[in-house]
Amino acid sequence: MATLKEVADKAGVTVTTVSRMLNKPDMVHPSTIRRIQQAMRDLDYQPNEIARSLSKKMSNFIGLIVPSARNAFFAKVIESMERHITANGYKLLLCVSNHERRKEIEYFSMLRANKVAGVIIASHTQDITQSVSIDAPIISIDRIISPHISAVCSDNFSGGRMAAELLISKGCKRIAYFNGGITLKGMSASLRQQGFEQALRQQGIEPIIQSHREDRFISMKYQDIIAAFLETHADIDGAFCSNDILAAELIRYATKNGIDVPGQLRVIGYDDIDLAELYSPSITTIRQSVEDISHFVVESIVHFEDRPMPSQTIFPVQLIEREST
Amino acid sequence: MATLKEVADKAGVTVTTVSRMLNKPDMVHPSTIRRIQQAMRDLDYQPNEIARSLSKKMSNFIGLIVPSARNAFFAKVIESMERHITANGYKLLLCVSNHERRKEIEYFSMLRANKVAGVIIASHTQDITQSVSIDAPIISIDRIISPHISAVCSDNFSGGRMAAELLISKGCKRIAYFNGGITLKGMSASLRQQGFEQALRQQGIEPIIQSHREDRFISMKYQDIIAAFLETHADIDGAFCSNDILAAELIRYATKNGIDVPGQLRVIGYDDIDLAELYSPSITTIRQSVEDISHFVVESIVHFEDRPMPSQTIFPVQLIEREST
DNA sequence: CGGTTAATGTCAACCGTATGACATGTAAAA
DNA sequence: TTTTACATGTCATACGGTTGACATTAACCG
Repeated sequence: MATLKEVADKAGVTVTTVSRMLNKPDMVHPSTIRRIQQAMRDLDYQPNEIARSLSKKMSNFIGLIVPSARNAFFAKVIESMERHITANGYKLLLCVSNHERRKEIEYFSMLRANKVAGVIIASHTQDITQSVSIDAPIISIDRIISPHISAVCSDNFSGGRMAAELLISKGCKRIAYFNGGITLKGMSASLRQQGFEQALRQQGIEPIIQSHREDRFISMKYQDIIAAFLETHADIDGAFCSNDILAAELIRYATKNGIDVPGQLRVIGYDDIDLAELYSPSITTIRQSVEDISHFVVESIVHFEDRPMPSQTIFPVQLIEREST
Repeated sequence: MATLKEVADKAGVTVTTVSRMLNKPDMVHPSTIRRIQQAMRDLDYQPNEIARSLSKKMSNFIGLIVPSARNAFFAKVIESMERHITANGYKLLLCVSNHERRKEIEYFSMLRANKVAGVIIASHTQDITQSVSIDAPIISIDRIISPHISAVCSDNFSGGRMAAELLISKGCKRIAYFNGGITLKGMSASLRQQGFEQALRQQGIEPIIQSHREDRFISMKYQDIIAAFLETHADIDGAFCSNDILAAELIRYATKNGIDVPGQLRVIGYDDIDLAELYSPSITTIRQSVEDISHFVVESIVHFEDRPMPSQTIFPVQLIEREST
């Protein structure tokens, strides 16, 4: 690969001028710029980003740590983040933690060693800054992991309320909440539950809470868990699930066991992953605006130097009504 | 951040020794190694990967270009690749091309500028090397894009045959093939179709082929396309879909229109994404061993210098029988 | 015509690590 | 005691690009 120096020689200028053109184009005469660009084309020159990063003490990478890439919600997050990261001239370093704290810490340290411009974390770990410090902005999404780390979430509390209100308005009386996993403090799902419970109680309905110890998002045992719960609560007529996959599992169980959805049981999911629309019956759900969140998060990192970063930012959610209610 | 030099000073050795310890530990005395390690701990030292990469003219990044991150099959690919890449001490640079040739070329050029150790591409573009050259191994997965680029695929031809044979063995007589998108030369899906057609014809059954011009994997118009097709082919009793999502859409349509699956219509998908098991009825499908492919591809890149790379490698597929047949 | 300004050159240091060549010192083996 | 091997130091250069300080040149203005 050609280097800056070769380009400079070919264009009859010095490396300083070429470098200036790349970094402060205003300082260079238009005709010189053209000459240099021609030389670059001739030599098929491309700046070595590694060398640039070293010199600037900062790379163009943005690290994204997610618990899973297969889970449809995070897949959506990844795709959306990638788009915004690329649109801003940065590159995505993807890290899949599989919910393991050890891995998250390793990833953090790796990202530091690579001088990333920022880290986006959708994480399990309560406060990772206790383990690894990093000289770049860190933003957590989907949950609040520490008072020192900016968090960007969607309005889970309202999401829970909206679900409750819809079920009530449809005439449900015995309403359950299905928890997709272990409830962690600060985790978005727990706010969903709180909003949901509050709205029900305001209408004099006592929520029936299902929860279990499974901490993976996709589990082969969902059917068993659902079966066990419905055995003791056969009479529920409404269910709010903390994510769409759980909702799909519930509908699947219901269909198999001759329970009509939505006739006998109305089901609401959360996230609005592609599956929700594709399922049969299609699933009513609360959509998190992953797109808005991604846009905001990436912009925040890119303009970190210029703008202050709010410690918490909340985006609205939207009820998407489909066949399952 | 501390530098090599500071560590060396603290440990009472020179940078050369420290660098040697990091790269050729055999040359350094165990007790010296301990002293240096202690100094590193004291200073919270971490090698600057950027500087390393510059010096070595090669980074630890592996680029993965996929058309989509949301699509469940590619989500599976991403997760699997990430695991193997990380396990080998490399880092994943994720690129989502959205099927756009222009983007693929940009990504390629970006990866080159970042001196990646290798590129894995699940791509649309027929032969990207015509546009961008790169001094690193390139491997295409899921399809053959050029005679000059190693390809790693699963045995799509057999997959198609297996689907055909299952439908025949279940007694289907009027069997259709649903194509998820435009058929591109060399694309894995076209081999699936060929295997499928061949197996049917060998049994004296003429396949009914559905295909359309949609080139996105997830489209809102699948229902319309299916409806149009079934209008003129209402009598089919077996269907092989080129991917699981299409199979889900077909089942959804059938369910909505009172066609019993598998009673009146048996459906087979392809890929075995999570959805296949979750759907109701669960979907019989051909599983591609994404795990094996990922493992092989990443190992090939990591050991590129040592081993020759086969121009084509094919992994077996597996029939997963579920409720939809 | 002197003064100002814009465009570029010159020079050099720096980012943090790798590495080759060669010298030195030390301890074990002959 | 001499030889040999090993461990480390010393020195210097390279990787490719950035940047600040300052000098030079030519063109423009009043």
